[in-house]
Amino acid sequence: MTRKVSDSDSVRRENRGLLLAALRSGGPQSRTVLAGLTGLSHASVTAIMQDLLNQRVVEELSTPGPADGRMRGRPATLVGFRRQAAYVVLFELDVNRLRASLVDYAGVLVDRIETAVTPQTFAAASPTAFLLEHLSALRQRNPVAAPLIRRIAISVQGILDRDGSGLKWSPIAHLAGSPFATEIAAEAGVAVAVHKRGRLLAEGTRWLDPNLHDASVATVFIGSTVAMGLSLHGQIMGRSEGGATEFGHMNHIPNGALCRCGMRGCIEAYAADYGVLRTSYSVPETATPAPAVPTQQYDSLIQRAEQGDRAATHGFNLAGRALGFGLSRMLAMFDPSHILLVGPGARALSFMRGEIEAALTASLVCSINGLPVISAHLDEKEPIFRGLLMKTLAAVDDTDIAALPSEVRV
Amino acid sequence: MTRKVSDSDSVRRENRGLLLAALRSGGPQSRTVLAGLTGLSHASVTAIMQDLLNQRVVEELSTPGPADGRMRGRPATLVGFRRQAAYVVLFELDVNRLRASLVDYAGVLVDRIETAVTPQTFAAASPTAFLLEHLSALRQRNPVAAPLIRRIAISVQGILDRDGSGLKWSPIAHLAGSPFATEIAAEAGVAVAVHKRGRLLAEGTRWLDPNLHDASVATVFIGSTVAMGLSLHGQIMGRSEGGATEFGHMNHIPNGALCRCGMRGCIEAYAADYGVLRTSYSVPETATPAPAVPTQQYDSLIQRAEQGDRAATHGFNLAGRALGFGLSRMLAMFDPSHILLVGPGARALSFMRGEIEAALTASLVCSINGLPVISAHLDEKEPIFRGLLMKTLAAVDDTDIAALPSEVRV
DNA sequence: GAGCTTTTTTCGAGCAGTAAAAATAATGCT
DNA sequence: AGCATTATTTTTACTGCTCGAAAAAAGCTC
Repeated sequence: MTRKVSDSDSVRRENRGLLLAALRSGGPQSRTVLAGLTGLSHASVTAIMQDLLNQRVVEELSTPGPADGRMRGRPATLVGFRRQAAYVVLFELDVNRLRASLVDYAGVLVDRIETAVTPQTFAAASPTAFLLEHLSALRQRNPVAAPLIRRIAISVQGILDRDGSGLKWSPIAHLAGSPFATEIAAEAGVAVAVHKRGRLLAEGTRWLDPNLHDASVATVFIGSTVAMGLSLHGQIMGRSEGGATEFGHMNHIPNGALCRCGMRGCIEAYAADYGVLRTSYSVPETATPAPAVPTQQYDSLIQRAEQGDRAATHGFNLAGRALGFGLSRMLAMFDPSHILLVGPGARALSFMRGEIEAALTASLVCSINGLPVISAHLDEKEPIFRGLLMKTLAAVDDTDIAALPSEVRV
Repeated sequence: MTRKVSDSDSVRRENRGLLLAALRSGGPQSRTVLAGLTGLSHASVTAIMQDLLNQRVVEELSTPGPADGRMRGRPATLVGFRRQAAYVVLFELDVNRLRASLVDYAGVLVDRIETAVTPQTFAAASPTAFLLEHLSALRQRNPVAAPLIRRIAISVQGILDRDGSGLKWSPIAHLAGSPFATEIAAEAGVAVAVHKRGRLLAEGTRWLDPNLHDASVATVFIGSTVAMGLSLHGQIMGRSEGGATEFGHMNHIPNGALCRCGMRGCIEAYAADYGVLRTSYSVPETATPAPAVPTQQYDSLIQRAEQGDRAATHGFNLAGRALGFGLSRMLAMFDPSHILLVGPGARALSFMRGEIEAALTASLVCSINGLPVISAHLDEKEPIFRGLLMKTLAAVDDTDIAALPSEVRV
């Protein structure tokens, strides 16, 4: 029985959340537009806005600019998020880089620190200490924002702890096992959320491409790892909804190629950069995977494929086959209408498409529902950041802001 | 924007639903107990109950029996569903059988008709006509209940139409393509829901075993087909949540054994009765699958395995391997804590367990989260019926009953 | 400044929920 | 029998939220 009793309090929270969400996705709006967008009555919008205004969460923006020719009637006053109402800190933790960003409540980047990460980084300093150091730096450089930081979110790769305190496994050396989320939360005094990179990709692409906003999309990252995020009818599949997708480490061929994770036959072992490289250079598939592939080397491999190099093409064909069967198996459980490839490997879609489609065609679900639309999106960094950002701001909206008690109205 | 505005009406619906759900899962209860169970105040429970009583949805049951020795204070009056408040008709449609049941609002079976189904059945009569015939029979035999039938639910195998009007594909001959749900709804004038058998299994086992009620369980049916239903934290994964699991037709081996669906390498082609039989008798795996396997023959194969027959054991080993890798691939996306095998094949778990566990052990997710608990539940019919029943009654509760307008209180 | 148009606010009604007091119905003791 | 005790159920008084309708506000045009 997870459902909870509903009362006037929950009604207020719900409707405030509705309004905040509309503001979040549509930018500053007039009250009338918001009423139409949310379905709330004008009276309610005014009342809620009055509260939000008093609580200094939103602010009235001066006239919206005269726009098109003559406009009659009372001009609308837009309301939008007050940028200084809250701040969030976002950590994007990667195999070779940490990017710490301070963002205001309107989603505008305020400050950012980037640091290189090496396999030794977390051997020398605990993940908690390393991240807290960056947090302090951001706080010191932005003393006004510092006390207003409401949430911290961390994007990682790997398998999350059940309780969200850290990672059970990660390709980033010495990161797994440390309950850094809990520790940072205790130290910083604010909520800390850990998100899988794959899932953020799904969230991010949803915000980037309006066509995909409410569609069912499987976003597949291909690069130094293989990961997937899923959204169905605009809803991101989270851990609790069953989208704990360790897609890259789904088995492709029993006892197949050796993967970085130590298992054999993972999709990643064929489709990640090191896998394609290994195949292309005819290195035995049981050879220990390269710990890191220089971007250059991977790019030049793609170039060679573009120039018709047989070995390179073959490597990507095998990658496509692994991806194709992985997707076909995924489609036995979910049925997204779109498959979106992102990351460095997305450039090589043309060499993989044939194998992917062949694998999908050989599945019952696709022979009945038809093939999903497969496309590539070359930018990879922005979707992750944007996903992390929107997810975190939405959490602030729903958890911190919507739950504020209402002011007594006179 | 799927969220809807919240108002006092939605509050009432929500809380009425809460109360009905408590009554549904806990049987007749006193108002005080219900208040504790739902978290509602006593006053609200009384008020809502007054409404439900007036609307003749529930009824007060005479004293609950003195029970244990001395009891002091005003005795509680139990309230429970009024059996005659509503009725539902449930169709369980199988490859070789149709079972039509009339059930009252308290979940008590009132009448039942069983009919054999052959591959010719739906060539001769349209699915719509065939089902409507049974509906009429039930109505005529139960004239009192007839006008009170609120919903019809149909359990099927196969791939559902996107809009729920029928099936896109089914192992039942000549069933796919007919929009029987829509047609029956139009003819009978009540809502008709079509459910996948696999998902009902998940729902049913949840109600059967209290331990599993709020756990995360993958229920796998093994018999003439292979199907799966998933529940995560007590929530059944439906089509919209991404649990459209065509697990039986997930690819196991590219270009592998021929499946009844026409594709190759499906899990079913190894793990369904015909698959095991084919392997055990060393029939080439490209041979056309037997259209139906007599229960006897399958049972005797299990018996032979129990007696140590090598060929039979081998057949089940291969089935276990297919299931194991299928489950390992599923686990890359969901992480249920329990795997429950049901159906005729569940008896053979001991011959498959080794291969299943071997396959799971070879996956990253299991090596980190540990193996899920794998067990078998031999009864198969009851979970499906129970799942169909509870799902349908819950739909009546939420859609028809909870939404009733409240009486004006004087 | 009057008239027009559109946006925003105000006001009273209605409804659902809670807390606390009152009513109810049995038991137990004198 | 009469009255205190105990526990359940109902009633009462009050709060908070949304909504519809009407009023007020704000700019533009003439």
